[in-house]
Amino acid sequence: MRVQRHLRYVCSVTDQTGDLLMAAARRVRREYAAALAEFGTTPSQSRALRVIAADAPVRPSVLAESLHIAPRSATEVVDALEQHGWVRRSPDPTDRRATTLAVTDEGHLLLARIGAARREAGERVLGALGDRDRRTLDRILRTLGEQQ
Amino acid sequence: MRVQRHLRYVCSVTDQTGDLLMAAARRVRREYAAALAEFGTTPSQSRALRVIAADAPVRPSVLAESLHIAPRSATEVVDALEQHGWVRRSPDPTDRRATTLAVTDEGHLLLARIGAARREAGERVLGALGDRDRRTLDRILRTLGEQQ
DNA sequence: CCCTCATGGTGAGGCAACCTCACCATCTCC
DNA sequence: GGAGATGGTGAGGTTGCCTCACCATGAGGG
Repeated sequence: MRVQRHLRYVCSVTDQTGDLLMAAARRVRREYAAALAEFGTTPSQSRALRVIAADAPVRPSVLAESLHIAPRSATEVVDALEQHGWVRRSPDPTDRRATTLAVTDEGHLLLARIGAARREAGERVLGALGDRDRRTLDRILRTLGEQQ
Repeated sequence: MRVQRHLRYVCSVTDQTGDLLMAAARRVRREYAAALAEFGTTPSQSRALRVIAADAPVRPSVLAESLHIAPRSATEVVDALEQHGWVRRSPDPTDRRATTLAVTDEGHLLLARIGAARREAGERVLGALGDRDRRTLDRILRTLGEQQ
């Protein structure tokens, strides 16, 4: 016990930081998912919608790559988004095998709401932090994100 | 475009921090899950195992509460852990309806490996950070974790 | 020019990790 | 000594992924 605590103290920093990171993120995700449920959507769908909006017109296979999921799984997400009327499939004029995806007007509307919800979720969790810490956290996470 | 960038700059901090947090955590989780797969286990199981080890002897219902899952789902995780020989179910001597859970010797061995894997996963993701940033991140996340 | 092989999307079917609902055994308490 | 709460689990459903197989189409070589 003694030893363990001592060790933890000595190499404290990297020991649990990953855990803490996951715990904090889990709370954001929980808040976020709850907000999305009120719009009748899910984290998975909203991620896809964001990517499609950012890259449109985009093919399902490329979407899959961006989301780090199998191409077959992208089909499913797109199915759901299309059924809700948030995304439209169109034939690719340059390749008759392919489909291109674009966000509909309703989809853009949803995206705006989702964005607000996401910001609010972050706000609720990060609200306890002082202004300075918040800024620092943002900067550090950004560095982390940059290195691939 | 111009406007968007400007806005982002002005209220930059809380806007995306939640996202960044989730993104960083996702990477840790990915690494961690890959390591766990080599031990023949999963994040879900390893979480449960950790809770059981920390609170043993513990009842499935209490485990469920700790993991924020339904009692019925705890039964499943425990089933899996017991099948692998990492956890043992024993009748609760004080209540013949109840069961108590404890980690076996093999379970403790796995826990040690899992702990190492978790630390390494964190290390790989956080490795890019300087010592000072790493310390700061740890501190901030800890504050975040404390406020419930 | 046509034949082979690669590629884009999707049907079929599977799996993990959750869920609710229903049920039985047991406990508690009046 | 019932009535109702509680602990665990069977049955069956949902979500978000997966692989494998398949078809239509494209692209390059002989």
